[in-house]
Amino acid sequence: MYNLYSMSTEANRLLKSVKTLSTIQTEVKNINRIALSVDCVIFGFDENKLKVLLIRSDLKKFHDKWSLLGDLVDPREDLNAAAYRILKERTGLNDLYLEQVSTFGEINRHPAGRVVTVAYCSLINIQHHRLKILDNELHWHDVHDITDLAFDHKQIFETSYRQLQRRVQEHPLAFSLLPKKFSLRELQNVYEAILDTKMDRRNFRKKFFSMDFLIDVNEMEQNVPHRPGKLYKFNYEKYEKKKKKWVGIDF
Amino acid sequence: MYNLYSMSTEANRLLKSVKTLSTIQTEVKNINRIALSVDCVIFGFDENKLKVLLIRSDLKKFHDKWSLLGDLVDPREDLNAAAYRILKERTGLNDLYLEQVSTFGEINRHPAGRVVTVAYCSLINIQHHRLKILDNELHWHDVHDITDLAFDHKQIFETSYRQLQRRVQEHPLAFSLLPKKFSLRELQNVYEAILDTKMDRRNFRKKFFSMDFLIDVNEMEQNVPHRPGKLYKFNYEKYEKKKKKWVGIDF
DNA sequence: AATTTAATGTGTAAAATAAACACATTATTC
DNA sequence: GAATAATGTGTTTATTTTACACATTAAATT
Repeated sequence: MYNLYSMSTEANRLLKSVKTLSTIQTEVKNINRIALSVDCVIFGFDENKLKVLLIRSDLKKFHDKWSLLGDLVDPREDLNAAAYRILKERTGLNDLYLEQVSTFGEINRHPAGRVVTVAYCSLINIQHHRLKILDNELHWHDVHDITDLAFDHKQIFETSYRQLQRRVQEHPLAFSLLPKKFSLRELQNVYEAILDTKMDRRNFRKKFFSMDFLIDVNEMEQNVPHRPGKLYKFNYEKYEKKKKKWVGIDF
Repeated sequence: MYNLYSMSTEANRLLKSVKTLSTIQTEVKNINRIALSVDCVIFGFDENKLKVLLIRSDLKKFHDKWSLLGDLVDPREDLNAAAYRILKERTGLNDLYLEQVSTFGEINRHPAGRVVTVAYCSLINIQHHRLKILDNELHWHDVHDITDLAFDHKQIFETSYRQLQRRVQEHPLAFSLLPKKFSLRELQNVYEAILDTKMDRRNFRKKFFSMDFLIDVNEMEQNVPHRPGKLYKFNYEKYEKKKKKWVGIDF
């Protein structure tokens, strides 16, 4: 296949001409198959910090390193379905939304052979979800403390984190981390944790009120050790209608 | 594998415990392999129109439909390398930059069996590149005239087109479509074609001059059938230094 | 050669958005 | 009851975006 480079254009063209379905089926079945995996980058928000869920590598060789939640895709399942299955098998989590990030396919990225992996990511409130698989193999790591992960998982993590920071500015992801009724301080904490920055409280309020997606529920925070703030809920219906109008939170 | 769902958490955990490298090697080699392909979405700019390069499907069953430039990935090559190889084999193009878009892995997306495909895209000036494989199997289609493509290629095309429109607003892709020295009208034509919109000439100029990446070369257009415009070149060095300062072209 | 044509080149005003910044208010804690 | 530490509010300035009109230049036409 590689030698086609040196063949004449004409010969090349002929070789590339119409194939029957069965020709391709043969190629697909016998020749060019590759192991495909999914790696899930699950971001968690807890105590105003952004964390990422890692598992001790299940590969003996890397057992002292942390890795993303991954496994091989079964040829009989959709790629997206595989991501949800793998996440559930590894963590018990089954009620979250996974989004594809990117695919990593360097030839030597995995020691067990050729494995191309598709990264997926998600963002949850750690307190709202239970890890049904509880052991010390799973751990939430602060996103600032990610040093060396197994395989190329550091690179996958970084790509995913950048994508998360971008997406949180373009979509109302933040509200899924909060209770239905939340204070503006809580909302700001979410943005500050994910974007890893501090924002001006007054301008933050102004921005969100001007978007006009917050509903004042006429309630106050309870049991907070300071003056309680007003509670709001996010108007999903209004957002759905005006979706196009969402502007990035460019703090 | 699917039945693990119903197994006890404990049993599940044990099954998922540390594996030796050879265990995984067996899985990788024998069980779960899938055909992986690359599909290239090559956008071309010509006569102030945005086009996309399609090839008549090489699958007999779809021979009356157009398709993206794709082929199977060889297990012995990097995924990115496969994209460049496939593009070259199909078109002769070898001097362009490919960027990964997304991966499509629905189980029945390909009639020949399970094929997961990774989409790549690029953007070139059609006049600056020669298709070395010249036959009527390859054709530049106006991006507005894409109706039904083979397989799920319409979906792949649309995802790629959206990504292109986003990227052209965040990176100086446009200049690779122009000669080294270009007029502001030519630059505006590029943005209007890719973003499929009309812009105000005066505000467009203001925006680009304020970015301060254009160098006045003190020359004028030649052989244009109207008042010639001044020529500029893009200051790549300055851009590289101030990369962070590039602001989206939010017309 | 004069006129017409179809572009380029320039500037200003208004509107919208973002950034910086200070003080009164409220509930808790001591 | 005083101190504390948060919330709630508004103004000013700067920046960015949008809308919009007229003079200028060279080619094309007469």
